[in-house]
Amino acid sequence: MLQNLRVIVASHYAPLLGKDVALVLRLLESPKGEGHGHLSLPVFAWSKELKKAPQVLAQELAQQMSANLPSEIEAVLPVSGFINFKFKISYLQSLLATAILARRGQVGHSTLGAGKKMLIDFSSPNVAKPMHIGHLRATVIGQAIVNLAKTQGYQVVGLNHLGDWGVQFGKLAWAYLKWGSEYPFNEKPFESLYALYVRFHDEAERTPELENEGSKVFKRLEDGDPEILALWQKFVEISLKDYQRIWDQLGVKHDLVRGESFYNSRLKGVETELEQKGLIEASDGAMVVRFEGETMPPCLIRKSDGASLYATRDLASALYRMNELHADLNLYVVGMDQALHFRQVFKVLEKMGYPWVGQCHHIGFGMYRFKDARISTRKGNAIFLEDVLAKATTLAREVIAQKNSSLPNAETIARQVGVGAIVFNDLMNDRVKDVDFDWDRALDFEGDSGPYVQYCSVRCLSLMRKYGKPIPSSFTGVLPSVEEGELLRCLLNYEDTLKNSFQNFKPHFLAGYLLELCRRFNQFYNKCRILGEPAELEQGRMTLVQMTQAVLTEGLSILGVETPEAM
RNA sequence: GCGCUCGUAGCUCAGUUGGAUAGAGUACUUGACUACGAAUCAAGUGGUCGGAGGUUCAAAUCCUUCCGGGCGCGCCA
Repeated sequence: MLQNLRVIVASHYAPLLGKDVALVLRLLESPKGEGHGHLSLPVFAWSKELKKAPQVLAQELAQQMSANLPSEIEAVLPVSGFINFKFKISYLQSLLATAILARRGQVGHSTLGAGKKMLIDFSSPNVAKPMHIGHLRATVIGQAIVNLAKTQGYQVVGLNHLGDWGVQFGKLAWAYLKWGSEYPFNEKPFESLYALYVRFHDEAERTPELENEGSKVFKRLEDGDPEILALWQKFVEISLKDYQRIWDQLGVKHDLVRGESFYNSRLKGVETELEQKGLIEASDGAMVVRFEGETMPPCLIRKSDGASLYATRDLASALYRMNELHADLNLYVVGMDQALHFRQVFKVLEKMGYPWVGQCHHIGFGMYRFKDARISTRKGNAIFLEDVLAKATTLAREVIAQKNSSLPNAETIARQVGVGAIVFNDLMNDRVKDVDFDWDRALDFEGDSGPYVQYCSVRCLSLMRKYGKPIPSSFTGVLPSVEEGELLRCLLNYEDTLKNSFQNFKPHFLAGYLLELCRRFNQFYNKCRILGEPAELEQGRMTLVQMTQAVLTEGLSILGVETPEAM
């Protein structure tokens, strides 16, 4: 969309400016304020070269340009050091019609990642522990990046790096053998599993010897004891089934489960390779990789008792993803508290001589902060993700009862609105920052929020129903008001937004864009009458409505938020 | 102590890679439903972009240095 405009300006005027087309293309930007046209070219750099005042230079250039306008451009205007290009409304209309109405389902998509494969590790909970509020970010950010990557043409493989290995399984198995019969594993398998987990840690606080028992049973698991192995498989299945219930609500589906246990057979190979490359050395009985000239502590590869560690496993996972799955891009959506770990792992891979390490990225996100004490899954005082979603749905149900009591499918819509509010609230902020978790704000359905965007889409759909006729796929008419012009200009930015949002791995670019689009639309809607206007104007405005609706649905769906038909 | 990261309106946050007069939401004050859906819109109040230097035509944005918050720093993941 906007790129089409850039190409027109750059290819038409680069010769006149005596500059490369590519350079002009890069300099052209979307003006921030209103009334500055559709594209803007700053001339400050050239004004310095030529030793001319920017205003004067812009004036001169704009004059020359005006003498030779391409057919799509209406005017070229100098404004204090910028040259602003205003395109003809008829051209913009036909451009948007082909870019939006003719591309439903893939508006703004690009082929940036065509032929490339992206792997992304996200959500990844730990077996037997319910997902809590902290998993919301890892899940929702990950899924949004999955969807963004698809809009750029990537083949995407969503990986579930399930926490399915470690001493805790010994503890869990021990607890199950001892107390398992007291819990309703048939009716409530996951609740029972979690109850065992909490109970073990409770009891272990009083009688620390239990820790040893857990370790012993874990050793049996590692040695392949069939009884324990069967239990382990059972725990994994129970957990995955429970997680999928929540993922379904959030629109999440992994393509591949590759839990920690998957890498067990590959750990030895990693160590051997590090040895062969002379990177590993002994230190206090453990094996480490040191970083000369780096302000980073050494990376621990093997414990003094011979066991492997977190870093070993992630080295194995990176090798697997890049060398065996042949990823072109390898992402880890994991909290910022693990930034050092990933810096170390990537540095080790670099020292191992793998050139693809630059394609591995830690997509970190800030932590939730709470006014009261820290949450702990062990203590059982965590805020569970399931409860958050249920609470939001309940509130949405109440709001619907109050505002629109005759709404059909109220239950489905309550879920869409409630969950949408939670998801959008998370995604609209920059992921790198810590966020204060505030129930009131997360559950606010007014102002900047998911329901605000959903409501805007519902309004569009309602208009389309009332209009009753097929809306033309191309449109004409002048669209006289400022609000229409600004809405149209906003629509032009969708394609760039998708691309930037993906390239920075920042879904909040898209969320912020959707909020702006809604604001523009609502301003237009409140200012301009649509239905009942003279046919040409009515059609023109309805086309605008339809395009807005298309972008809103597709944009929300990329963020993992559903758009109701009514609400 | 060292490293990473954040600091923008009373509060919660945007500011798309250095551009035009720093924007939203919320809260507060006020106005708009015999109206295409008021989960909306309009108007007002609210700012030394943590402080100080620097880089340049141009800095909330880049560099340096302080101050303050968060996280991390060898056998957990």
